[in-house]
This record gives sequence, C-alpha cells and structure tokens, in this order.
Amino acid sequence: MSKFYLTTPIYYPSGKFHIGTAYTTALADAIKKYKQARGYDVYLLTGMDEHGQKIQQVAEKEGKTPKEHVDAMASEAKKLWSLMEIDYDDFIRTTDERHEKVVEEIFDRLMEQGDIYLSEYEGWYCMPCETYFTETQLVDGKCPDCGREVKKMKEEAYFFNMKKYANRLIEFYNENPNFILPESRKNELFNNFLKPGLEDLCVSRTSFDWGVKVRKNPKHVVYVWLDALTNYITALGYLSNDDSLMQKYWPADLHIVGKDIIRFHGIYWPIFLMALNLPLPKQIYAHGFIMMKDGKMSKSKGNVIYPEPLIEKYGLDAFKYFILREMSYSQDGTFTPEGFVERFNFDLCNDLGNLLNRTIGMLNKYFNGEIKEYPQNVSALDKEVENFSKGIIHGVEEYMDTYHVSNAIAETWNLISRTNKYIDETAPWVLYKEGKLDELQSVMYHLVENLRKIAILISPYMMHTSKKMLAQLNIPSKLQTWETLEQYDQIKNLKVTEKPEVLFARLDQEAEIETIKNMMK
RNA sequence: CGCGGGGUGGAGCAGUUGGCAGCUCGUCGGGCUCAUAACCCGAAGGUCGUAAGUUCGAGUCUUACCCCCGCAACCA
Repeated sequence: MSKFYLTTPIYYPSGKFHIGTAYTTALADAIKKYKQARGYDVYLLTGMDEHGQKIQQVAEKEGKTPKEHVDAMASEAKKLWSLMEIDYDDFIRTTDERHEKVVEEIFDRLMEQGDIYLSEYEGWYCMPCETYFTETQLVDGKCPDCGREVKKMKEEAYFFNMKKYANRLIEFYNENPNFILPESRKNELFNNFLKPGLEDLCVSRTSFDWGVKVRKNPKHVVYVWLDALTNYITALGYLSNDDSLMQKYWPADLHIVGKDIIRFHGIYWPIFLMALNLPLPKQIYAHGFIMMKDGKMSKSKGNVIYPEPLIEKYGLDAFKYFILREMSYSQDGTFTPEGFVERFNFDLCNDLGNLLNRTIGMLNKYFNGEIKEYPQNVSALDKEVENFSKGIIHGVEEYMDTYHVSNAIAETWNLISRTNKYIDETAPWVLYKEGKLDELQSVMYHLVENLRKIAILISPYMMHTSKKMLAQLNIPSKLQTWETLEQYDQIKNLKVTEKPEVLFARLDQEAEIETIKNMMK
C-alpha cells in the first residue's frame, strides 16, 4: 500500500480558531479521506505551535501562565476537531517533551556542524512592545504596532547560515517545478527571496523566555519557526528511541499551509532539512484566505465568524460543503451570510436533497421501491447518462489528485444537475401512465445508480449525507466503495426506504441571513 | 521603475496550449407535476479595467497606464 503523509500547519493559539483555521483542517481531512478511499495508507498530522512572545503576552493578559493558556487552547482545538470529525492521526504540541527534547538536540547539532553561529542582531526596537522591527516595517520611523519611538539596538543572537544552502534550494526548485503549489506562490518566493539572495536567519531570541532553551546558552530560546517547523518530523519520532513512523512516512507527501506562511515552509523548512541531511517534502500547497465582504477577518472589524455556531445550526456537512466549495484552488474565497444560505438552499436542498427525495418517491410509487437488476433494454439516453457519470468520476479524481477540492465538488454537482435534467427528459410519470414499464425500469435504475455514485463522490467531505443517502437507498456495503464507482450494472434486488427523509431542509433566506450576521458579532 | 494576484453581463465567479464569451444566483417568459413552492427549457443583459501593439484572429500574448488586495525576510 502506498503511504501518504499529510500535514496541516500547527496552529498558533494566540486567539480562538476561526473559520479559516477550520478550512485548512477540513481541507486536509477531505484529502485524507479521499486518499484513503483510493487505497493509500494516510497519516494526517496536526497540532499547535505554542511558544513565542505573543503567547507569553496573551497569557499574561489573561492572568495565566503560558502553559495554562496553551493547555486550554489545545483542549479547545481538540474539541473543535472532534466536532468537525477531523480524522487526525496525531496532535503534536511544541510544548510536548518529545518535541522539545528533539528541538534542543537539532539546535545543538546544527551549531556543532557550523550551520548555526553566534553573532549580533541589530534592528529597531520598540521598548513597550518588546519587539524588533526592520527598517521597512516601521511606519514613519515609528513602531508599526503602537506608533511610539523605536531605538536602534543590538543584541547577541544565533544565526542560521542560509546562504550556504541557497543555491541548493534554487536547484531544487528548478528540478521540482511542482514543489510549491500553486505556481504563483512559488514565483513570489523565488522572485522575492531566492533571486535577490537569502539573508542568514536569526534563530534565537533573548527578549522573552517562553520557548525551547538553547542547551549551551539558556538565556536564548529557539526561534519559533525553527521550533515549529520541526514538528513535522518530531511527531514521527525523529531522533527518538522509536523512529519507525519516520522511517515509514517521511518525506511528507503534502504540507498544507495558508499563503501567509508559505515563506517559512517553502524556504526555511527545506533548508533546515538539508542541513539535517533529510529528504525534502514532495509538495507544499498554499491555499488562500477566507475573506469577508470588507476584507480580512479581524476582531477589530467585528467580522469574525467561528465554525461552531455554523455547525451547530446548519450541520457539519453543510459547513464543510460551503467552505470547501467556496474556496478556489489558488484564490481567496469570500464568506457572506447570503452566500452561505444560497448554497445551502440551492445546492444542498434543491439540487441534491430533492433529487434523492423525488427518486425514492417515484421508485416507491411505480415499483414498490424495488430495483431488480440492470435493465435489459437500455436507451441511448440512458447510455449517455452512464457515460456522462464516467466522465464526472474521472474529473473528480483528477481534481482531487491535484488538490482542487472546490473544482471536484463543482464537478460532482454537474452530475447532480445532469441527473435532475435526466428526470425531466425521461418524464417517468408519463412512462408510468403509458405503461412503458421496461423503459421506466431503466430510468429508475439509472437514477439510483447515479445517486449511489454521488453519495460516494461526496463522502470525503460530507460523510453524514453520504451515509444517509446510501442508507435510504439501501445500497449494500460492497457497493459503497470508491472502486465500485467504475461499475454501473451491479445493483440487484434492492428495495429503497418507504419513507424518505429530507437531507437538508430549506432555510428561510432572510431570517437565516440575520441569524448568521448575529453570529459575526 | 520591489514582488505576486485580481479588475469578465445586476451580484458572485470559470475561462486549459490565442479560434464563434461560459457557470451559479437574480430578472422575464414557458414547461412539468415524481419531489423539499422543488425540477427542466428559453429569453433579456457583457466594447472581458484603459490605451496601443503582435496576429487571419486576443478575455487569452507584448508594452504602457489606472484601480483593488496581499507580501516585502526576525509577529506568527
């Protein structure tokens, strides 16, 4: 069995996780479930990046120790992933002993082999913010955060010798044109950082102490990113007593990240790995952001939307459907209450739910809910529909294989539309009236068959709906797998439920838009 | 002249290697009655940011310009 090692970023718990974090994780989970359906041995890692100055500050504000803060956040995160039924294999925290020990060790090694050296960091320091800024970050020569005066200051710091590896990384980019996805993100990195030449990276801090201490010089803590990025290997037991997972799963097949952290993953991470003499991940995919009508989500704008109330009110499947459908492969997506309600009503209720409902209704009315077997007489139109669904399946697989999840969903909905249209084209009620039962049988067979396929195709991200559909249709479990998508004539002696249940109940548009707007306050 | 991405019918978006401009929603008209007032068909509506260029032909390539967003290496 081929392995597939997939990771989300480890999230930074400086605040409650919003819909964007949920998106990244839902995306990873959908890809995992798809890959599993295709027969891969998938290992999905997620976790939290818990060190750094900001955490220390946030904790202080809450009157907690940093540890208390991150413990609370970690349990919140796990609660959310469980609510979202995220099927992760491990949840790593950078405060885990298994992680910290290895980070110390890695830092030591890199120092010993000369990749990390002691020098001085110079920058503009804002005393009240306790933060350094670069020249370009300053706003009118003042602190970009608080607007107060900054002072040029120097301090002892460790640096990582990026220059040493820059050319190797450029070569790697050239040899692996699909290393960074989408391509525009790669160009951005290449043009902005690699082409002008990498600067050595400062990899320690002395201005705070919430982090992994440098063993040989404990007034320094390890730079958060050096600490955080290594989670992808420490979680697999790198440099531990048991590194069997590392042996089995490394290198990662796919790191999923947000576009804001692509630089760390596309440049520093590969270079750290080179320094450790480990193979580089195969692909890094940087997705866009979920934007609000008035721009980026932010608490000060009061336009933040959290996953929990949406899931509680509209269900997990609808939530996942929306975010995965709305976010395109290489672009930002937009969350609007109007959009959410529209997708819910049109896509889920009208197109999908109603299709199942009308099919089951007709089958009960005309044939006592029964399908005997693949029909003898199949019309040209029936054949055409068979071929159409074949094309859809290939399309969905191609999109999923290249992580175009939104396109895969759209493709699936094309099959739903085609099937609704097929009902109109064949007008089963007319066939029934005219006593053309042979033809009618074939139509009903093809309807059930398409619904079976649709249920399987949506299973990576709408598990509940998928199961409900298969249950109402009474599809035997051996016809519920991804491999059986190729089959079109295997349904035998099936009897669908007598009383179909509504999959998604239509929403009152105005009322629900109001409800969602209130969730955003 | 920092880098990248956008600017396509009322709204939101697709547009692969240049070849009659598509989708969803909305609007208008029609059909059907199996179904969750759902479904299907048709119509109206676009000088594809602006200007020029290459080409038999450009939303798609080149150049200049305008507007919006993001990034610009020590916050993550």
